[in-house]
Formats: sequence, C-alpha cells, structure tokens
Amino acid sequence: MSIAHKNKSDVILYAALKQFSENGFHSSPVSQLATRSGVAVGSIYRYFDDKEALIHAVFSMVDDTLQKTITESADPTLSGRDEFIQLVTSLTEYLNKHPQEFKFLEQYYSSPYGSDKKHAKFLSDDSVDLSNPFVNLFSGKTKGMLKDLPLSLYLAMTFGPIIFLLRDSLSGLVTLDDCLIQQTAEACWNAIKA
Amino acid sequence: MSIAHKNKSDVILYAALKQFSENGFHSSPVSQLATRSGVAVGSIYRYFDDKEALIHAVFSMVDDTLQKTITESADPTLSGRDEFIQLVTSLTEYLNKHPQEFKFLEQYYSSPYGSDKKHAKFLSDDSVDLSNPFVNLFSGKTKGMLKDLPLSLYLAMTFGPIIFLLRDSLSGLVTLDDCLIQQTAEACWNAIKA
Amino acid sequence: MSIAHKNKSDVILYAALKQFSENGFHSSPVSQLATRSGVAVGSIYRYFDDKEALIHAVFSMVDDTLQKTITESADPTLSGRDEFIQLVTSLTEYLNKHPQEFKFLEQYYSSPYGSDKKHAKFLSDDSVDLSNPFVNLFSGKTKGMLKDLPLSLYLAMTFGPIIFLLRDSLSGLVTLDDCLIQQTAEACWNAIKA
Amino acid sequence: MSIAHKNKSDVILYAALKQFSENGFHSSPVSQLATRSGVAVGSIYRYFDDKEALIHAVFSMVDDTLQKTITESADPTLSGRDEFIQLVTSLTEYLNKHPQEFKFLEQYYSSPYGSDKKHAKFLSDDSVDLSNPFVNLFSGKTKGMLKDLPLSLYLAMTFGPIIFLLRDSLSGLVTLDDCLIQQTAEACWNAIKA
DNA sequence: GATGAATGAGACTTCATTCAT
DNA sequence: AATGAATGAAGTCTCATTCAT
Repeated sequence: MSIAHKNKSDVILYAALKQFSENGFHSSPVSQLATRSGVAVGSIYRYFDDKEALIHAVFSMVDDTLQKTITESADPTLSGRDEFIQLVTSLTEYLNKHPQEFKFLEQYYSSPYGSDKKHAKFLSDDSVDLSNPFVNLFSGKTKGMLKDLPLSLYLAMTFGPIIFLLRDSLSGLVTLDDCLIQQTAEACWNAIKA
Repeated sequence: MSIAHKNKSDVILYAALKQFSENGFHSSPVSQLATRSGVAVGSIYRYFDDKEALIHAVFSMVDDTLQKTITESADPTLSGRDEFIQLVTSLTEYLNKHPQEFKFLEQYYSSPYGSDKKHAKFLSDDSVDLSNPFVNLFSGKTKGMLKDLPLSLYLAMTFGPIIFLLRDSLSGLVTLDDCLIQQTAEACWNAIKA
Repeated sequence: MSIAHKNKSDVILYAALKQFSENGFHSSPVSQLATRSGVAVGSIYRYFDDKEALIHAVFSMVDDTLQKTITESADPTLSGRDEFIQLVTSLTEYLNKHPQEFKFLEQYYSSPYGSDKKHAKFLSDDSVDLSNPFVNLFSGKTKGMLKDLPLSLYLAMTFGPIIFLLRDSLSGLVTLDDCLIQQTAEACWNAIKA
Repeated sequence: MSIAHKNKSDVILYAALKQFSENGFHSSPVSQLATRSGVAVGSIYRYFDDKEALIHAVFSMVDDTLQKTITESADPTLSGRDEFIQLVTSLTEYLNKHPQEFKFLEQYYSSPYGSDKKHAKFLSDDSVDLSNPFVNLFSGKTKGMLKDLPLSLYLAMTFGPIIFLLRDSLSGLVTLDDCLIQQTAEACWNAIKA
C-alpha cells in the first residue's frame, strides 16, 4: 500500500514527527504541518483536537514503536549480563538509526507537554513497571550479579550514557558505530556489576 | 554591592535566567522579562540586540560560572581516581543546588539556539579543550588507570548518568542526596577504570 | 406520523429551532445542526441553500404557527374588550409555553437576518395588515371604546409589556402564571381604553 | 479637546459602540474595530483583555451614561404622576436620540454577554435596587396612587411599550416625536394608576 | 438523494520589535 | 539612557460550504 493510500491521520503523524524533530514544536506552525502532510490546515483539526493533541499523538506513536522494538529484542535465554548488553545495544541501535524519533523524544520530555509522563517507559525510572524489560531485568535475573544500588542509579548508568552519546552522534561529534555501541554497553555493565 | 546597584544588564540576565528556566523560552515574552527585571521593555533592547542575543548571553553567564566552579574544584594533589570522584561530585552538587541553571542549560542545548554550541564545555566532547578539567584529567594523570576507550565514551560515562539523575531529581522521581551522588561518582569510575 | 417519518426538511427545521434558541445563531455550526437532526451536513444543503436560508425558514415555520394560533383564538362573538383580553392572553400563554419559539423570534428580530422583516406580523406595526387579528380588532369593533391614539401606540401598549414579561420569565425573574397574565391583559386594556 | 487628543481607550470604545450597533458583535471583527478606531489591532488588546472585555466595557460606558441621564431627570418636587411622566419621557427621548446606544443595549441583553446582568438597571426588574429612579418611585411616592400589582408588572407596563416603540422607530415604522412620547407616557400611567 | 471528509478564508490573539517622548 | 504605547506579522483554531463516493 503506497503512502498515498495510508490513513490520513498517519500521514499527518509522520509529517509532524519530521517537522517537529527538525524544527521543534514552536517553529512548526500548523500551516507548515499541513503543507508537509499534503492536507489543508482544517483537516489536521479533524483528526486531532488541537496542536497539543497532535504532539501527544506523535509521542504515542513513537513510544509504542520504541517499546515494541525493545521488548522484542529481550532474549530470556541469555545470561543476565548478555541480556543487558543485548537490550542496551538494541535500544542504542534503534535510536541511532531513527534520529527523528530520538530528537522528538528528547524535545518532548524536556517540554511542558512531556512533563506529565516524566520519562518514557524505556528511559524512565518508573520503578514498578515490570513491563519495562530493563526494570524487569534489574528486578529479576540479575539479582546477586549487581552492586547493591538503587534502581534509579541502575537506570541512570544505563540510559544516561546512551542518551549522551546519541546526542553527540546527532551533533556529529561522534560516530556511533557497532564497536562504540558494544564498548558502551560493556562499560554500562561494568558500572553496576558486583 | 546590592542588587539595586548592579549593572542593569546583569539584572536583566538574572531575571531572564529565572524566567526562562521556569517558563521556557517561548513562554517568556520580552515584556515579562522586563517586568521581572524591573526595567522597561525598551531597555532590554539597549543591552541586547534581540531576544535571541539575550538567550545566548544568559547561556554565557551560566556556562562561565559553571566552568569556574568546576575548575576551582579540581585538586591536582589528589590521585586520578579521587580527583575524578571529586570533579563529578562537585559538578553534580553544583547543578543539583542550581536547578535554574541546569534547566536553562538543558533547554538551551535542546533548542535551536544551542545547536550551534553543540555541547557546553563541561558537558561536551570538545576533545581538544584541555582547559576542561575532565578532558585534562582523562588525557593526563589517569593514563594507564583507565580502559582503553575513546574520550567521547569516557565523557558519556561521566556526564550521561549525572544528567539523567539530575533530570529525575528535578522531576521529583529521585532524591539526589550526598550518598547517591557518591554512589554515582563511584559507579562512573568503575565503568571506565581498567 | 412519527417524527421518524416526517419530512426530512421538517426534522432539520425543528432541530435548528432547538439549537438556535439554545445556543444562538453563531454558536450553532451547521455540523451541529446536522448532528441534532440526525442527518449529514451535506443533506442540510440539499434542503436549504445556505445557513441563512435555513434561519429564514425556521422563522417562517415559527411565525406561521404563531399566526395560526392567534388567529384561531380570536372569538368574534366576544365584546371588544373581552376579545382583546382573550387575544393577549392567548398570545402570552402560547409564547410562555413555547420559550424556544419566543427566544428564536427575539434573536431573529434583533439580528441582521430579521432586520428585513422588521417585525413579525403579530409583533408588528404593519398597520395595513387586517389579517392580523390585533390590527383587525383595533380597526373595527373597538372603535369608540379606545382613546384616540395612533395604531402603533395601541400595538406598543399591547405587545411591549408582554414581550418584556416574557423576557423576565425566561430569565427567571418573574413567574408568568395565569393570574399575572390576566393582570397584564387588563392593564394593557386600561392603557388604551377611552 | 479634539477627538484626536482623547484617551485612546475612549476612542476605541466609541468606535466599538458604533460598529457593534451597526453590525452586531459577530459581524464586527477586531480588525474592523481597529480600523474604525484608527489604531492597530494589537492596540485594542493593550486596553482590553479580549473582545468580550471590550463588549462589557462598551456596556458599562453606555449604561453609566444612561443611568446618569435618567437619575438627573428625576424631579422629587413633582407629583407621583408627573414624575413618572417625566422619567418615561426623559428615558424615551434619550434613547430615541441615541439609537446606537439603544441598539447596543438591545443586542447586549439578548446575547450571552448580557445574560448575567439580565436587565440593565433602567430596563430591569431588579426590584431591590432603589437607586433605580423607577423602582424608587414605585416603592415610595406613588403608594396609593397605583393599582395593587406586582412591581414586575409596573415595570413591564413602563418599559415594554417604550422599548417596542423605540424598535419601531429604529425600523422607520414610526416617528417617535414629542407628541407620541407624551401619549405613550400617559398611556403607561393609565395602565397602572388606581 | 445522502454522506461526511476536505477545504481554506477569516476570526481571535500574542508578542518581538520600534520609536516618539 | 529610559520608557512603554503602538505596531502588525504570524500563529492557532473554527466553521460554512463543496464534492467525490
């Protein structure tokens, strides 16, 4: 099915993701979103209550895909260490290959729009959410393999470096290749392993 | 020297820092900056070319102070490990006690305004800048004490977790006390030590 | 004949009367009229040229019914005074029991839409229209019973108080019961009787 | 003092009164109000929070002047009947000479904006407001001179006919000259006198 | 005949910037 | 130097109307 036959609301969502990640929310007038979507301004308001609703909808789309990606990469047959490395690697690779999604998420979480959600499930400290593969991992299989630290620190030592490197990668300061990703994942593990 | 006698441009800068960190660039009309500064709108334009110039000036002010703070906390008499711990601790404590500055920097770097500067000196990968105490440390005293990794990864393993925790702290998800800061600094070291 | 089998254009007219009287012309988007009518937006445009035509059509419907009601209540066997009282009472009771119609008329006449028609037949000074029972009454049977005043003043002393009270009734400032209606009709008569 | 030197907010208020009375609230875009005021759109928002606030401000201006006019025309030395005639005459003459004010008030009270105030003091049933010369009159001097009717009916018999005639006058259906005004005032009195 | 998605003109409002005082 | 009233471009959103299905 060609893009021309896609759901119009999906067309708008993708165009908005592009526009937002390139220009930011405030430099993305609805008129421009409309142009990029190939629809009229009014049509956007048929699918989304207002600009804010559109932003949240883009977030949901991005977040859902990210979650599915990571969840699918979790391999319970691996050792605790190897599953950790695997998860970190998958997450980093995905975001590195999807810079628009990464930029959007960064912007969303640091904006008033995302302050509710605080952190996305995969980037967050929502410690009760066992559906998060990372939280699940830290709460289960790795017991005894890790230093005794608060969950929030496990998460900070995992996501913090990744996010930092992804930013540098976007800025062109760093080339985030497989080797560097591997090194990063191992360093993260070393930071928290017993 | 009381605030009343300060340079008028400094008064504006401080008021702008407050306003920007609390409300964001786009919810900070110049008229409001003027009110909070206790000056007229027109006066802001005497000291700064336009709103964007003011934003960059606030950044310079914040960045300068941050640099000075960290540079002053560097203690060459300590061992490589201890100096690292010391630097990380100082930086984290400073930003934790100055949430306005942290919020401003976060916002600045994720905005079009800060995309030029890429990363502030202390949060960055500007690898040639030996005046940055971290770069200086990784390039000198710690030689041989660390795994052989790219500088950018050293920096990512240092700043990434801090920034992540500071965000969580601001969101109220985590209490960033001395103990957690100490644990974090040590974990960072473990991540990169040989 | 149930409402479901009514003429589609009548269904639209009734829904529009409701909507207009409750929300006013400008807070009644055609889409909402469609929803309340249970028809599609496009269908409204099959029966009415545009929104303005619909408004005029609602007026005609309301005005026709009102005329018929009053005309039917005229009783030529009564004395001039009693027929006057009877007409005033009927008109007031009808409008008091049909607040939607009254609200609509008020709105219509005070809007650009109704400025053409000036005044509805029953509320007007259309002095040549003998089909209007009031005009008919003032021009015939009551000759000699009334002070010598212009017809427009007869009409003003008749309809003015009624309209005023109906407004107050709608506002909840007054309870327009049978007693008050009777008192009003008599006061109107006293105002103009010889 | 020429109009050019008037308070700018007054200039806007007068232009708005004109525009609203001629075209109605909904056919008076702020851009047109600005043009007629000879100011930029933005300037209107310096003086009034939004269009609604402007509408209310126009009402206050009109209502204040009307109140003052009527209050000043009250003559306590006259008999109850003569003071009543005097008040009715003054009110009618004032509104007849100020059709813009009359149109505005009609529109205001029949709009959502004026539904709070229900009725203006001089056109209303606010029965406790003795500062209203009419209410004051009906509650005092005329005791015993009037039929025993509810205050709301006194008011309806007073204002109803006037408003009706003023509408007809605006429509050109009637010429509201001194003679007709006098006849009306007397008919009103006859309607309620004992 | 009926439908309702699509359109885009136009309304309201904000706010960076200017400039006469 | 300081002031703040004035400006108008630009943004968000609504809704009457059209037209392909």
